[in-house]
Amino acid sequence: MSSEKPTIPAASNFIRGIIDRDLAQGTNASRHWAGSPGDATHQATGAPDPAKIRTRFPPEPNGYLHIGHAKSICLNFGLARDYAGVCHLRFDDTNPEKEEQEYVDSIIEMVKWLGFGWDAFGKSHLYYASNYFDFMYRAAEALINAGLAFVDQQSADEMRITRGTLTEAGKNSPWRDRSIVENLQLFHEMREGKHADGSMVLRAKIDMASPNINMRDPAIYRIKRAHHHNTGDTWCIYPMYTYAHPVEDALEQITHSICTLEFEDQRPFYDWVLERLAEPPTEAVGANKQALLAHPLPKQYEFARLNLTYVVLSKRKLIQLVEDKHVSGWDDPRLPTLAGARRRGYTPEGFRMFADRIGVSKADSWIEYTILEDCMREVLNEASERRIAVLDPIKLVIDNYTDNKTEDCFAPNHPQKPELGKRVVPLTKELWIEREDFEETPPKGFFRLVPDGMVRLRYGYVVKCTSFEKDAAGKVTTVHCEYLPDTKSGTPGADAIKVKGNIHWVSAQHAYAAEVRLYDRLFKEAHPGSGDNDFLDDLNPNSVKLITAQLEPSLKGAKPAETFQFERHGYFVADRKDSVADKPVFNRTVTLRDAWQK
RNA sequence: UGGGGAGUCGCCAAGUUGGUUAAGGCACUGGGUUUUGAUCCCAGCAUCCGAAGGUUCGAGUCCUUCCUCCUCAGCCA
Repeated sequence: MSSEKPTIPAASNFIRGIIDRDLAQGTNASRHWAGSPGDATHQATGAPDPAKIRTRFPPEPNGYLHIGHAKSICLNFGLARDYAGVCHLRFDDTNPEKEEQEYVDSIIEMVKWLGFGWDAFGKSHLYYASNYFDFMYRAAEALINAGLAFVDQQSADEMRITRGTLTEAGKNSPWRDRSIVENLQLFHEMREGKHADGSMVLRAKIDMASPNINMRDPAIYRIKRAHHHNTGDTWCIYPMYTYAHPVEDALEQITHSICTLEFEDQRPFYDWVLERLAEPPTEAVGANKQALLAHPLPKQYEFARLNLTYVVLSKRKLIQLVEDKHVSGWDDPRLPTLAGARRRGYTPEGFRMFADRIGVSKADSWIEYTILEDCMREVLNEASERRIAVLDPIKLVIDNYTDNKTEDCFAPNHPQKPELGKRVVPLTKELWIEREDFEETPPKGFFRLVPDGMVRLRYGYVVKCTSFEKDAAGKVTTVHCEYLPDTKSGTPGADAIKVKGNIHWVSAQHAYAAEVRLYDRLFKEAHPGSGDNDFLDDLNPNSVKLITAQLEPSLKGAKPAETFQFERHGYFVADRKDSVADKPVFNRTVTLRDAWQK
């Protein structure tokens, strides 16, 4: 992207340390870039790569992005941004059975939403692994020619058995010593569709006794007659991730290939593939003497994936939540999917702040969910105008106030930003106030309305409670009070009478009733499904509460996705899907912090 | 039990080639500002770096042993 410096210097982490070192030593300085991905011959025709580093975010388009992906996205795109490099968005679509265009579209949308792009140096860097199938096939032939791969006709079960165990070496496949010619022939037949799915695979020939199971002749191509979202029915054989990924990185001239910890064991094979393909073919092969890939080769680095308390991020569990209808869909505001978070009112800035705040390391860790919430509060506090909403209304009648009188009160749109101006909130004799702002028998430390007590109606007058009414069930329905005429906010002497409590209100005559959804965390346990619990048992039964609130009139015009702070409550967003003109529906994004615990 | 990783304050996380009193953030605790019990501001918060030994004038950083946790046996990614 550009060479602009980040406003706040990014925290040091081990990956930045590696990049700093590489840059200082010129590790990747000799790379050429021909303007598009390609093999050594292709790249050699290009100029020295203008990108100091290349990273990539390589999702498989088989599901929706979630908060864990946001960490990786911020990391990879952030690194590219900070180091005058480029981050490629690459779809790792090597398994047609699971992948769909719908996911591709959704992923593109969410990465953009997070604030990142892949246009740099005059090019778009949006790629598909499936566009490299030709090269991967050619590279596989090269491995066969070099005696480094063979076609195995063992069944999947046989392969599993002969692979050995964690502590015992595996056994060579009986097909391991076929001739190069025969391997080539069979591999071509695989591609031509002459063999059934599962009847054979191409395997790398490495070492069945390797202590690293991933080096025991891993499969690199399988036969799979499936329609591919990008290549259609062109292929009936598809490369495996372990083989495809290093090739993809190399073709794209990736310098730092960053993935999560579980791929550490895979790194030796990643390097094995690249090193073999960077070697010039032996004379026995003839034809092309040029190595397929050129040095310097991409390097893989691993970091710890995100674990968040009160959240599940595993694909399997998310699918279950959606399919079993525990949530309303992939964009349910309670879900940790980015689509859900966006609907909830979480912001891209908040996610980027979160990513910066949690850092990057190799230590397994659990991030407290409140860190994410705090980040959202921090950006929302800055960005959101204040409004008044009474979520659980009871009547407050000012008995000594003139009937039918309407008086203007002035409420600032943002207490720290006077330039945002004020709006008029009408005051009348009958108001709605919050049920929890009145207590007949107040707990210790309560300083809101109590019988005979005084409180300020925010932006209005100080009132004194005179009486209250209850219904048959004993619930308070109406509170009566008298106002003190000389105490109106903004008038001289308004502060003559000091009160500690300050409550919000809306005029019953002017307010309007609207649907508000109070979201809470989806799970009630910090570690859903820990021990031998079913994670579904840890679902929070009160993760959403639909209410009808009394809102100040100006809220009627809220646009979908517009955020507000409802004073003394929290941050709310007009639902991007369900809001209609003049009738927005609000989602609670996150509450305000509350030092007052009862 | 084989291989690969990780263990620094309640939660994260910096700690170059060993060198003054172990960054920072979040949380927490005090105090201040405030017509949101919000925000903001100030202050405090690890004699200690998984444990035990050792090397050294000096170790979170080097060596040895041990402990704990994560991860790998898909023709998934």
